[in-house]
Amino acid sequence: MGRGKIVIRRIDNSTSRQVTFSKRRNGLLKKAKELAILCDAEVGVIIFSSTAKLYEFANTSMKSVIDRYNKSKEDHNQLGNPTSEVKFWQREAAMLRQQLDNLHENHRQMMGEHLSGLGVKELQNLENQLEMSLRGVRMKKDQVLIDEIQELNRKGNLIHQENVELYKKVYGTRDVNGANKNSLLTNGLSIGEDSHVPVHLQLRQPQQQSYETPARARNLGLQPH
Amino acid sequence: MGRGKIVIRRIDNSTSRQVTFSKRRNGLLKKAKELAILCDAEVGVIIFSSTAKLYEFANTSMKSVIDRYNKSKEDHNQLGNPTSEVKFWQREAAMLRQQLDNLHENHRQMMGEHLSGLGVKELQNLENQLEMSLRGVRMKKDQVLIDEIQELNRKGNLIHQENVELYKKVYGTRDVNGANKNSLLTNGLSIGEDSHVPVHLQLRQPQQQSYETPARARNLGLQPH
DNA sequence: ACCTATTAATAACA
DNA sequence: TTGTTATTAATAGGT
Repeated sequence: MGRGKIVIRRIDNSTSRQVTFSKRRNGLLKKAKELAILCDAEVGVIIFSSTAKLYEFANTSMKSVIDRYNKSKEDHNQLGNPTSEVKFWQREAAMLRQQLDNLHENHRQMMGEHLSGLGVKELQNLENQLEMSLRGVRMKKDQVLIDEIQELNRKGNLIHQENVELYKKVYGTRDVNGANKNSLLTNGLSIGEDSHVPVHLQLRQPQQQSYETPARARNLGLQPH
Repeated sequence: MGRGKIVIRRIDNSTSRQVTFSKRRNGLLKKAKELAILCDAEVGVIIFSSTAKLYEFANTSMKSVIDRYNKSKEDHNQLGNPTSEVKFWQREAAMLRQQLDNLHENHRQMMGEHLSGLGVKELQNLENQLEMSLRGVRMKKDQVLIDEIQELNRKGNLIHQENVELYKKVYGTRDVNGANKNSLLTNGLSIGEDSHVPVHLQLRQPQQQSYETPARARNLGLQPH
């Protein structure tokens, strides 16, 4: 209910999260008050922000609510009354089973199965969710590949330097740069200047890509990590 | 946010109250969940219906929330730390002052003063509120008058009966009904049949009325209660 | 904090 | 209780 629809998941941007917290906190407290008044109920709300600040509401008093809550919970498991205990666990099991079923159905739908009961809107939502998931997965995968390539470049550079040192020991210091243009040390590996290449990976997301390990990196024959 | 606007006050109709409770309870619990997820907060909500049924939500666990709440409250009055205690009471005083000011302003507006800052909508709301209050007050006053009249009628009947008995003792049983048509006992007081008259009071609300004590009742000279 | 286009909640009704 | 729909209320994104 704002300028755009949002998905209920942790807000990454810290500022937005703070602002949303402030607004929705007030909204929740207001709703709690209204429920208490309209329906003559006893309501208690406790909120700890991510910065550990406390916000609360209770139409009577928080002590009263908590005491009543504890009492209610005690009564629920009337010791010496096996019947009510059985009922308690039956309800618990039924609730868990319900949650499990819901999750299972949801999972199937995210797997592209059991879609017959859904309307266009639900399908659109599902599609959007899947697209978002896909974007997230691709971004993560790209990042992993980028990191891997950078690591390989780093190791390649080390080996290159090492080989330069070895070359000096074998042939002395004369004509190091000139005489070895075709040696195994520089066969197409433009180390250092090449570190911007991975950026391309991030810019070509929409198309399906194989993302197989780039030949140059693969051919270095190093084990990642 | 429904087919019509409502005022936040206890819903009199029991069925509506039940339905509204059910819906708003779900709404509150949903909002609590969303706040917890979106803003990474720890939230606990406890609701007792007017029929003492318990409903709750806690993204972590209610025990965790309540423990943290108690801890937080303890910490707040760090004994031996006069500074924080001073701050606590300053905040408390500021909050009370704020509430007082708000109420004061509201009161003035309900008294028809300090209206310059209000828009048409606010004035309309104020007008509606005042009309509703007025209706309530009138209804209550009518009820009081009705009760008073009924009480007077009751006492009048008792006195009438008493006087009939006294009359019998003085004049015997002969011609009790015929000879006393003009005695002080029946001077216009149609006791018993008169109890439906107060209904008229309820039907003429919109017009301004003096509602002075009806002459017949006043002239009986009895003290109410 | 304030503003509004939008979405979400929900009052009334079935 | 559940579902539907017309409206109001909450609020996301911006300023």
